[in-house]
Amino acid sequence: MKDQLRQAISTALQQCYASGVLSSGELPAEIQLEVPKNPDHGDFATNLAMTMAKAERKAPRQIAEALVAALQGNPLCEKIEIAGPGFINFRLAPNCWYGVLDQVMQAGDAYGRSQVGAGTKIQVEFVSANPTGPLHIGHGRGAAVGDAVAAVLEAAGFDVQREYYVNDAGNQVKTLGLSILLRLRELQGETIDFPEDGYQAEYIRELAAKYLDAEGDLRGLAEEEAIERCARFGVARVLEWIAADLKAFGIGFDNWYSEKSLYDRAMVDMELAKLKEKGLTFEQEGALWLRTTDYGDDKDRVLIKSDGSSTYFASDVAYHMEKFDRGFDRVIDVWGADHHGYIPRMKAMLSGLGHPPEDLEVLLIQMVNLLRDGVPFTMGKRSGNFITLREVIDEVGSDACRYFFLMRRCDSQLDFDLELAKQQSSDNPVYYVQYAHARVCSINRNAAEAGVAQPDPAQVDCSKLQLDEELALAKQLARLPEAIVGAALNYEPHRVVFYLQELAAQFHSYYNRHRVLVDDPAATQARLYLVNCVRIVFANALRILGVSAPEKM
RNA sequence: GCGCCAGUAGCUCAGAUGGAUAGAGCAACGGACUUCUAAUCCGUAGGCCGAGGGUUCGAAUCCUUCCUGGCGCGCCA
Repeated sequence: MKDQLRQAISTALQQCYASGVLSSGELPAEIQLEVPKNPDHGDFATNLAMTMAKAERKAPRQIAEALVAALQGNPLCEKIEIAGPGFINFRLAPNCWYGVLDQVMQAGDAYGRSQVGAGTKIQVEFVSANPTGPLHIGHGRGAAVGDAVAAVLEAAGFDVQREYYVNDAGNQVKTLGLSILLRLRELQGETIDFPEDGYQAEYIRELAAKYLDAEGDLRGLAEEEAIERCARFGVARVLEWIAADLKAFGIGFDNWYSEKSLYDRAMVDMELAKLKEKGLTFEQEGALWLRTTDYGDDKDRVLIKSDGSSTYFASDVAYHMEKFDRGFDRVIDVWGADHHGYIPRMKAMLSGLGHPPEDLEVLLIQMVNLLRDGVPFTMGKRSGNFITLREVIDEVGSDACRYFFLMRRCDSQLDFDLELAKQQSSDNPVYYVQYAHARVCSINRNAAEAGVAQPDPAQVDCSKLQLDEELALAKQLARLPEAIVGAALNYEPHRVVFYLQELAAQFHSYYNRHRVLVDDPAATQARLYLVNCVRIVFANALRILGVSAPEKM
């Protein structure tokens, strides 16, 4: 709809040049069309006349008048007005909007999808929590956002892969192994001295007990071997928990990528060798450094420590280099905001290798402040005092939880009060949208019961839809594709949430004011047609957010 | 000290890449269920967009200097 109008304006512009009414001959880079806040200003407005004023050396209103004259008689437009400092306001003919309904009905589940991404290969890596304990609420936010970002990108025509990076190498895994081993010995009656930096939480005892059950005794093994076995066992079990929790949250990954496998395949050495070859590294005090300061980082960074072991950064560098080797055009990382200091060094690494730094986009998920009855919880894996994602899903429900996380832009902090979230379970915003969907389904059930058939798209008389609310609904339906594209290109899934809130508000208002099933059969058919288009849009947008669209509530 | 994010109604937040009179939800107040589900709707009230300066036809939005809150600044992960 918007594109058709844009095309018409462009043609009119060329006419003006041809006839000499306008002289600069410069076609503007882009014809901006926006939906005015005030409905009196029409369906679309453009500031074209104002942006052209300089090149034309004419007053904006003069330019606008020339354009409007050239557009007169266009069947798309019912009314064109010049307003304010030089805006051109367009009111489209109702017929245009009825066409949207046919598009929705015809496309069905696919309505809202577009090809803006043109098949660009893009990877979204998210959650990637260490496999040393269950997911907590902060991971939940990252999970909801990452999955929704992936979904809007898919809907916008990108070729998306969802990946979880498993940090199954390094010290934290050793610590896990040691923690389990010590608890295991404790279970066997030994008195142990549990280190401060071990994992204190209760699930470690659970893992120890499970180990004894499944694998038996460890006595007689060398300490290192025992720790290693416990670690491997623990990582495997914890990953099972994580996968199960994510499944309960409606999230699945295309790929689980093991950090350890990077080492097993000698990928870290290989990728570091490439960096050395390019002269991006240097040795100092027995360590190998990456010269990230050449590309905007504050300090150079250590890759291989003086004791010969590699840093977390080393495997991260190798991992990201390998992502591009795998053919992704663009790579998105979803991180907790506390890792933001890592961005410059990662981008520096890419620049050094000749990638534009924009090929890596890091989404920072701000902290979730967990409260219970307004009292903040301090979270920390080691202290063991934390609320798991699973607990929250069980208490609040997956739909409400995901919706809650997606309602805010991810770079602002989020207060999550468990008691409040539970209380809200009866008037949580998610139900507002879901209820609207359920209401359409209810209308359909009533129609079926009354023997009213679903409308045949070929025969519906949309001119029966003359109410302001009906046209407004059709206009809102027309905006779904651009809402999704906007969310995708900006990595801002919350835009889809706000789109849904608006559509739901319009629908509820319409529902309260007018009946769908009325005496006039033609009007009933047209309204059924309309509300079922609304239903399709609710379902499609909710699906993107990973929230269910119930038929009954 | 340096860097990143935020600061908009009493509270929680939008504000669609610089547009017209800054918007929702919750809370408050007043109304609407013999009618397709009241988890809904209609109405009232609520603002120095943290502060100052700048850029231009036009700024919550861009630049700059401050203020406040959060988070970072390891040969930790």
